[in-house]
Amino acid sequence: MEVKGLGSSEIREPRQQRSIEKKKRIIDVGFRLMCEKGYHNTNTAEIAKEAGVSTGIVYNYFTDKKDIFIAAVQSYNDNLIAPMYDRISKMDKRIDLAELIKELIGVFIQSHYISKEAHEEMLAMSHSDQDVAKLFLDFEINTGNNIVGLMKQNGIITENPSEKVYIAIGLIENLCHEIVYHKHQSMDYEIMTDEIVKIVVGMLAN
Amino acid sequence: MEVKGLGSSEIREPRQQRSIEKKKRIIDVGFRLMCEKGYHNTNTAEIAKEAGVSTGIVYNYFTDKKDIFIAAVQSYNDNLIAPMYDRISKMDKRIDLAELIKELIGVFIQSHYISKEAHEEMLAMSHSDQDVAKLFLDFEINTGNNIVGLMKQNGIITENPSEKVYIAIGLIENLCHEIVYHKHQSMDYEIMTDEIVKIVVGMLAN
Amino acid sequence: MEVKGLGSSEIREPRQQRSIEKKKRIIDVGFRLMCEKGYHNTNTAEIAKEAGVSTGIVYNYFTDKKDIFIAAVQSYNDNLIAPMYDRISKMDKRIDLAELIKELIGVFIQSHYISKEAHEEMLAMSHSDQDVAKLFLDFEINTGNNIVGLMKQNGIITENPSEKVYIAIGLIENLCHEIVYHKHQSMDYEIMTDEIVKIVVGMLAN
Amino acid sequence: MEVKGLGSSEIREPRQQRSIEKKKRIIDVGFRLMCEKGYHNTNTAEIAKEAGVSTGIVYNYFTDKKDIFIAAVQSYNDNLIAPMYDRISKMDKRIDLAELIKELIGVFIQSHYISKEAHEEMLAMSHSDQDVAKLFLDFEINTGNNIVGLMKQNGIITENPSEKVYIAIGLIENLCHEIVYHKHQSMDYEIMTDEIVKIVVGMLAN
DNA sequence: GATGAATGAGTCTTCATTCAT
DNA sequence: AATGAATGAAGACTCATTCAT
Repeated sequence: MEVKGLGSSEIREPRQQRSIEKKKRIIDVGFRLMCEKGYHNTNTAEIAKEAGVSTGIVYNYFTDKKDIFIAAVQSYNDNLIAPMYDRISKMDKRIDLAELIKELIGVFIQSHYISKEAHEEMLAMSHSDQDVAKLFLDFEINTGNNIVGLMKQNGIITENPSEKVYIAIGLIENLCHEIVYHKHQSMDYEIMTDEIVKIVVGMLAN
Repeated sequence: MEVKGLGSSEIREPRQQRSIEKKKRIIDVGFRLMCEKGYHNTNTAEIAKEAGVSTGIVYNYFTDKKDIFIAAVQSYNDNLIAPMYDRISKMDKRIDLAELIKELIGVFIQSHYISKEAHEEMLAMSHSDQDVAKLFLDFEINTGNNIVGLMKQNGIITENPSEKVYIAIGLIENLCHEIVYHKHQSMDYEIMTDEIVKIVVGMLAN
Repeated sequence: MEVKGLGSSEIREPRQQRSIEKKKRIIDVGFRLMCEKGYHNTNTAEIAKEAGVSTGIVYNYFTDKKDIFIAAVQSYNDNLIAPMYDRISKMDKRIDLAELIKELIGVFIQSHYISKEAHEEMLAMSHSDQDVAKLFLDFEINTGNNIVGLMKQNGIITENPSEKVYIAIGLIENLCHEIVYHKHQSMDYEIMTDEIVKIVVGMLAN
Repeated sequence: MEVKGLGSSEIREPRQQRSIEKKKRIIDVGFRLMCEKGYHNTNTAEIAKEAGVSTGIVYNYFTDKKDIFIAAVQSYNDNLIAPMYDRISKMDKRIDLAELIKELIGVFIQSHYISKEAHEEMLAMSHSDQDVAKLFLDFEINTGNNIVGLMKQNGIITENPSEKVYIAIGLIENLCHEIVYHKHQSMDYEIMTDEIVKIVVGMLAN
């Protein structure tokens, strides 16, 4: 409808160290606030203020508020999930499966201290936003495929690996969430962990 | 959390049939819209309009927008989840466990066609709202306890029933969500279902 | 991209007297301010304030700021231009052509005390906005056609009436603007008027 | 109207060739963009970018955005209108008046391919800005005086030359605008041109 | 002179909530 | 009880202008 300048609202990828740090700060603060208070209860002015920048500069680095959220979740993925795979892939391969799963759970828990909330925000946002829905799905598929790949590399052969990995990830995520936030006071996490390890080992044995 | 006013804006519990239906309509429409588009993308004017009432009257029945959401989720629980337990409790007790689980999954799927989105919205909202967080937790605990109770009534005895039921519910919810929304194109749901039935049966056998 | 409610942002056509007056006040104030200071230097808060309404209510009656502008120009057309045709069509038909043109100029001047600025704002806005461009063009074509029609009714027959009317309107508009704003101090308006009457009469004689 | 700062932010008149070209580029780009999209839809970052300079340097040459606009219009006047007078003054004086007017129209059209939009932007801006209003008026008066002067030099003597030239310019401008943008599909430009030539010749004959 | 990152006031628009009728 | 017009605070985003480098 309106004739708008195309040059003005261009998003710059910062090249200089100062700018890169600034962008990173915006992402980190945005991620934290959105996890703490939810996407809709976090406003751009607040993000800017806590990141120590002006409201305007935010829009040099991001097209809009949603873009901060997406960048934050991706950054989370890059900085926490990806290294997680590294650690998994470096685990001693002679270890037995139960130990492997346990270590895996330990690793998941570490990266879950923040992720579950981001995860839940994404789920909620994907109801109303296709970009987030896509991001979320890609993220999930990717995680699954990576795990399946790692399993093959580690000589763990099983029928229907995709389905089983999907089930296992779901199990472990639920467990981690419960352990991290321990909302159900009466639950015994050691029992739950053992049970889940048993399930996963049993499932992968077929 | 909120101190309700005692003055003129007190919330009335409708006594007359017409009013009761009106309140119910608001809840139903609110629930549907919030599931479809998310809490924050649903506005009260829209709810009122689709429910066929004035915007003002909404605030005779509910203190605020959040209250509609909470009522809607509770109503969902009462109208869909609770009957689910009924149906579960009426299932033929001589049936073998695997069949029982399968039926259970079928029942869950039916009520999941709407619930998962409400569930996700609740999760997201619980980040920023303690009332919702409490509601959500109560809801979960309740479901777990009910299932444990039903199991006892059906003579299913197992160690650590709470933990196992929690795990089983998580498994089944994930499965239902996947089947209902089938976002992962490559997954074979029959395989997943069989696998999960096997897991739950195995787990409860101990 | 976002799922937005369709019910919420509906524009209501006010039915009650109070509302109709309110809408009219917004249009009038908006028109005046935009003429005085230009479209871009007039903000919606100011319009609302001067119209004695809240900023929010403006958006019950208008989709956006541009809509106020368009409504204002249309209202101007309805309230000033249209009655002008009335007066023209009621002019004594036995009058000679020169007198007719003179009266016409008089009538034009009366309605030009505001219109020229609106006209110029429209011209400027039509550079960047297609809706305004369309409105403006329709407005012009309409004026021309009406005048041609009135001429026929009054028995004024000439070759190429469209072109001549277009030329005549341009002449008269320029004259009116000059007379109303008399920016060129040295101009003698009586001479200009006589000259233009002579031109139009001469042109229509062929 | 504006009090220019005497401190560090003084506007420099560029002396070096490189700088002069840079300033010229800013003016040219600014003029083009403002004509295309309107003053308010053109931002300084865009002008700078298209001119191949930094946003900061713009403010070494111009006090503010409006200053670019004014410089651009003045430059337009100097570079297009002024040469137009040259060409007019070099036209063969033995030519008859009708031919002269026709050529004049041709020359006007050439410079109108851009100017009309600038003209309209100026008109609109003069509502809110006295500097522009003044510039615009001076520009008009100047054009009129120049034409009157040229007429005298060419031996064209008439009563009330100022008024007639003003009328003639208005006529020709309208015609040019119509021919250049030909928005009224049904108009026959040849007829319009002939009619206007006839009018001007007739008017100047007295 | 030159850069372009940074500022932050300003603007349009939305919407939960209230209140006169 | 019911209406729906009205409120006004809040928020995302823009952009002319400045300034450290």
